[in-house]
Amino acid sequence: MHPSTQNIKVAVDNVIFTVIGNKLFVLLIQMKKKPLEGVWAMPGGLVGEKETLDDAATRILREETGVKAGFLEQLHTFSAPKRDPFGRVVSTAYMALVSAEGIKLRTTSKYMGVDWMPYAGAKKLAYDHNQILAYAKTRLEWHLEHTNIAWSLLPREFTLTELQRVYEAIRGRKAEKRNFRKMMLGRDIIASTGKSVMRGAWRPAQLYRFKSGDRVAK
Amino acid sequence: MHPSTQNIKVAVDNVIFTVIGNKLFVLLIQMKKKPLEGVWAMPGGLVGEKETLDDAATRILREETGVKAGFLEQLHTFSAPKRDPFGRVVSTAYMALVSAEGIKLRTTSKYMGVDWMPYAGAKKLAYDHNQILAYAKTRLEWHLEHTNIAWSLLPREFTLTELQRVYEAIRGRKAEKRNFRKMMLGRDIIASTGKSVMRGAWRPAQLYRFKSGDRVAK
DNA sequence: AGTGCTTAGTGTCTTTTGTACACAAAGTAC
DNA sequence: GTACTTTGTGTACAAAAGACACTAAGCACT
Repeated sequence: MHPSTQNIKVAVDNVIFTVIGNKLFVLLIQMKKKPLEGVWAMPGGLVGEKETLDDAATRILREETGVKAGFLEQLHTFSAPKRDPFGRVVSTAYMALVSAEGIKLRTTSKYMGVDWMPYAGAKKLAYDHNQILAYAKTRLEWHLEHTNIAWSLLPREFTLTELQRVYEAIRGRKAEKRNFRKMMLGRDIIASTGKSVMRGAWRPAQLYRFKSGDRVAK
Repeated sequence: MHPSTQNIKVAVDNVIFTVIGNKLFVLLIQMKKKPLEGVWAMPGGLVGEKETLDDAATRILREETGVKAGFLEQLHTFSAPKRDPFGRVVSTAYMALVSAEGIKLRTTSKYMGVDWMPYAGAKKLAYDHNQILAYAKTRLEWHLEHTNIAWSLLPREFTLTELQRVYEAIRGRKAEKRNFRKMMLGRDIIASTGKSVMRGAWRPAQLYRFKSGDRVAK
């Protein structure tokens, strides 16, 4: 092996999740580049000379959504020699979680389109992006049960029912109301704000907030 | 950013763990290259043109130990622009677990030395290798509690006490014998072989084996 | 004012899991 | 056969997770 001859590009790909209503969504872009014209993929790009991978992921996220992620974490580096038909590219996948509220997607000329797609409907993505997406989902599920990342998918204040919807969207199954509340309160990571809010023509719900925006293992 | 001008090397670094006696050890090499002469580091190297990262990690492990890892997993990719004084190198860390039994370390001319070092004594490593090592230890602890990776640190058949030593070495604290046994048997991942073996001048112990060499989440 | 509707919010029992703790069993050495 | 060392087990308690039914608070409609 001759190090000086190594010619591998280094990229990052972002799996950007949000929850809208009762469903988990992922941000996809529709490609323009020729053999993959019209195909959907996760947004990504090459890493700059003086950027860390984290920097690059943050930059790409901002380019697509204009926001800073509530949560951004490196997942895994994918390296199959033929994963990219345009040449040897090793790509590090990141997972970003954002609150859908107040996000305006930016349609750039780089892509044919940018949109939120239901996680369950994201099939036939470009490159190895289906594999990356599946990996991200698994990690997301893990975090949900073991850390407090849910805060990054919600606005600063929320009702327990809204929080429950996030859990249900990601787990893909209904939760039992009383046990869910007991579990969340028992983890000691959320606190009541004292305020309550009307979400419809019925009994108002209390607003809660996460005690810390930092990730906490249980 | 001009993709064609990107000039980043891609490497892997291996954190190779084993347990000897009651202690966790990590395989380190002593460097020859000038400004880092004599400094200890984890073995690593550039990725070949047609290799995946997994391939490269497997190759490097074999070059140092001559064995295939019982367990090999990608950990994280480190990318600080100045992490390597010789130039921009992005490195993916891998963790390998091997059974110390029957391993002959290969002293190659590439290094001043190769040796097992107690985990607790591995200070002042080259590059960002202390950070990588700490990351690997955390992951190892997680696997110990949630999967059956301990199998890759032991010979095929072992006594429960030997298994307990592995857990104690990694956790860094003693375990309670009865609870440890109940926990291990309750996970349903080990089975008695029916054989028993003398480990000294006292009551013989039963030999167990892992039911599967595959990693199993609890 | 009263009835019906919808969601918010709580208490208790059961099962499972983890933890603490003490003694009998099976070998060897002398 | 006695002393020694390790193997090997049972039980009680505490904590966490899961199942389950009812009351409370608001609005809409009459």
